[in-house]
Amino acid sequence: MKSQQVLAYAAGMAERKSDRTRAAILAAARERFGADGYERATIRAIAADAAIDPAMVIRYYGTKEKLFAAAAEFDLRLPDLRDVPRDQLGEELIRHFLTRWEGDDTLRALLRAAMTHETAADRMRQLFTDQLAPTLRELLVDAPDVRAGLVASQALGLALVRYILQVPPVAGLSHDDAVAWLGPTLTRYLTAPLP
Amino acid sequence: MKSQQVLAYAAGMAERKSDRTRAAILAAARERFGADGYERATIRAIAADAAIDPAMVIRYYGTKEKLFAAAAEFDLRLPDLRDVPRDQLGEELIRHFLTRWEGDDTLRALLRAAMTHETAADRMRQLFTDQLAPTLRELLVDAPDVRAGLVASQALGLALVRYILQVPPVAGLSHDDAVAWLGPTLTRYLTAPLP
DNA sequence: CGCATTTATCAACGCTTGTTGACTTTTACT
DNA sequence: AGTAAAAGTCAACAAGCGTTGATAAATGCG
Repeated sequence: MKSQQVLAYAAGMAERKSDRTRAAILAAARERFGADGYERATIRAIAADAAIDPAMVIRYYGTKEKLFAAAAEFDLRLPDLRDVPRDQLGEELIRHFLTRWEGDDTLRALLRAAMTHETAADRMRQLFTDQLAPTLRELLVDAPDVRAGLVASQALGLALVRYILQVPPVAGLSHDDAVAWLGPTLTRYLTAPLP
Repeated sequence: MKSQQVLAYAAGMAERKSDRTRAAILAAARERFGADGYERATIRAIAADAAIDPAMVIRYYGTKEKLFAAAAEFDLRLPDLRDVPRDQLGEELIRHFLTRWEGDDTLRALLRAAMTHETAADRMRQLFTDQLAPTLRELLVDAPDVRAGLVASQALGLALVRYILQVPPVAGLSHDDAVAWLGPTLTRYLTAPLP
């Protein structure tokens, strides 16, 4: 064991020289994947953004596919909804999504890439299967997965129109207005009786 | 003027030999763009689908970009909504979208390509600006464009989750169930007082 | 210092892409 | 039949891609 590692371990932070470049690569990758999608985001461009050699990207992440897998790790960080009044579930959710999405390129990268890349689409489905659906399952009794799917459709539709297509009237909506419009929709999907 | 053209003109149909291949290319292009997105849909693959030489594709459409532009022509064919009762506007709209989308690859092609290709994103915005928004503007008095944008967000979100990501609970929804769930949402977006 | 390990550089590879131009076959009219 | 136009074929190009391996520089320890 190298002494640097020992010191780092003692100090509570395992910081190597390479960790900074790893992080730089990952940040550049998220940005590029988010802006250009999977195929147009070239390793060469990502490397240029991180001000390093393209070969380094491969050296650290093995392959473009694995780099994307690392860059597309995303946690919705859903809040605890058990104490939220039933008629405010939608508002709470949509407000959370809005703040979670902005300031993090990851979801945009995932969404863009999911259109053309099967791995990304799988990740997106996992987001639904492993995070959204289980959380909502704790709150709902009948058909929780259908309700979760409906919530996803409106939430992702908003992300699509607002961040990707940037259709003016929706892209320009304030958080409060978006919550006021979409909140009741999600609440109804979660609480209305089955058709 | 060639006699074939004269005859064709007299018969009311200008059918050349090339028209069939043109159409075959366009159909194959829509299918491939819809399945793979813009960059992964190669001209070679499209040509193979149409059982034709790749050079023919260029000969007929000039460039991949122009081929896409031709393949992405799409008419929503929105019905006349002026006679529909206000509280059924959403149901009518969502049912129309569902039937319009299925059996035509064009919208899927547009949606997939719009994520990574600026031309496609422009087309998508034009769909909104030139077709959806004007139609709804005839029916609504206050903030018609915002309402149209909200309708688009839910409609496209449904297409995304159902046709592209294919999240099981939503992909498996019957038309009637989808209409029952989403109809009231769109109706509210169109008729509810501003927040 | 000397040396081993980590980190970075460079040029090149094999492959696929869109696109082109020269050429041959088919078509349809005089 | 002869011929000019249309339709189709073929091989090749330049460029860009992900990826590799040999090699150089930097780093930190004894």
